[in-house]
Amino acid sequence: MNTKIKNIKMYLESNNVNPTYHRIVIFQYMENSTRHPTAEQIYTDIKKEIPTISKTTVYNTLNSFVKNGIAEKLNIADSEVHYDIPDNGHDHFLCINCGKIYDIKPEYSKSNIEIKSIQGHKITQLHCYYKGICKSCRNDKK
Amino acid sequence: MNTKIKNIKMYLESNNVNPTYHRIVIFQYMENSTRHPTAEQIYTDIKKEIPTISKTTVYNTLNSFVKNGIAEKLNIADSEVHYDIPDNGHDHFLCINCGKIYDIKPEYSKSNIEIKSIQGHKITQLHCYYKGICKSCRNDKK
DNA sequence: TTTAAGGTTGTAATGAATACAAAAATAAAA
DNA sequence: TTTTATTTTTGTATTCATTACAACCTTAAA
Ligand SMILES: [Mn+2]
Ligand SMILES: [Mn+2]
Ligand SMILES: [Zn+2]
Ligand SMILES: [Zn+2]
Repeated sequence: MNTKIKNIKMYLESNNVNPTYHRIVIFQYMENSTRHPTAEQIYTDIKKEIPTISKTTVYNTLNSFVKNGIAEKLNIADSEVHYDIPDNGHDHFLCINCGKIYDIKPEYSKSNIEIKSIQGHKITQLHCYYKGICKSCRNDKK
Repeated sequence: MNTKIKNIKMYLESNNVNPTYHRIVIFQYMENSTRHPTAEQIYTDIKKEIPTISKTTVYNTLNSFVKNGIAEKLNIADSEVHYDIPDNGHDHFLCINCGKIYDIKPEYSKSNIEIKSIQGHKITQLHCYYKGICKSCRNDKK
C-alpha cells in the first residue's frame, strides 16, 4: 500500500468515514480528477477498475463524503449534480457550449470572502457559479 | 383588461414571447410571487384559476421565458429547479432548514459586479447562492 | 371556408437519485 | 475457532422532475 492511499485512509478516518476499499478508490479518483465528475461518470470510470461495483455504492459514498464535508455538490448544471473536492473555496465556470466545468482560481473567487450573516440569515455556505463560453470554445470559433 | 395585464402583454411581445392567456397569467403569477416557485408550485396554484391548464404548458412557458431572458432558473436546491424574475441582479439565500429562498438585496450582492471575462473564459452569467439558517428559523429555536 | 401555424393537452418516456431488502464482508463476542 | 452482531455492498424496484410526442384546439391568414 503506497503512502497516498495510507494518507487517504487516515484522512477518511479523521473525517468519520470508515475507509473501505471502495471509498478509498472513489476518493482517490476524485482527488486526481479535474473534471468535476457526475455520479454516473465516477461509476463508469471506476467500473473499469472494480467491475463489480454498484451505482448505489457510488451514490452512498458520495453522500457520505458530502455529509462529512470532504466532498461538495455542484448544482451548476441543469440536469446532473457534479462533485468536487472543496479546496481553498474556489469558484466554478460552466461552459454553456461544451459543458466543461473549470476551476476559478481563489484569487478571483467571490466565495472565499468571510461573511457570517446577511439580512439576519446565518450563512454556512456560499457558492458562486460563472457561466459563459470557455477559452477553448472561443478559440475554436475563430 | 387592467393596465397591469396590458403592460405584461406588451412586455412579453417586446421579448419575443407571443402573449397568450396562459403565458400572461403565468408571468403575472411570477411577478407577484416572492417564493421563487418551482414548476410544480406554479402548476398547482394556477390550476385554481385555470383548472384545465396542463403541466406541460407550465414547463413550455417557463422554458420560453428563460430562453428569452425574462425568467431565470435557480439551481440552488438539490432536487427541483426554482424560477425567478431576474431583477437588479440580486443573489439568493436558501435556508437548509425550512427550504425557503430569500432575495439578497443588490447592495449586498456579489453578482451585480461587472466582469466580462475570467481566465480567458467569456462570462455571460454569474449566480451566487448563500446557504444556511434563515432569520425566522434562528428565532424559532430560541 | 379552407389552410396553415402556433398553442395546449394528456400520456408516455427518460433519466437521475433514492428506497429497500438480500447477500457479503468485517468486527466483536463467546 | 465458532457464533453473533454490525457495516457495507449489491441489484432491483421505485420515485419524481422533466421532456418527448402526437392529437386536439384556437387563431389568423389566404
Ligand atoms: Mn473545483
Ligand atoms: Mn429572487
Ligand atoms: Zn467550452
Ligand atoms: Zn428557515
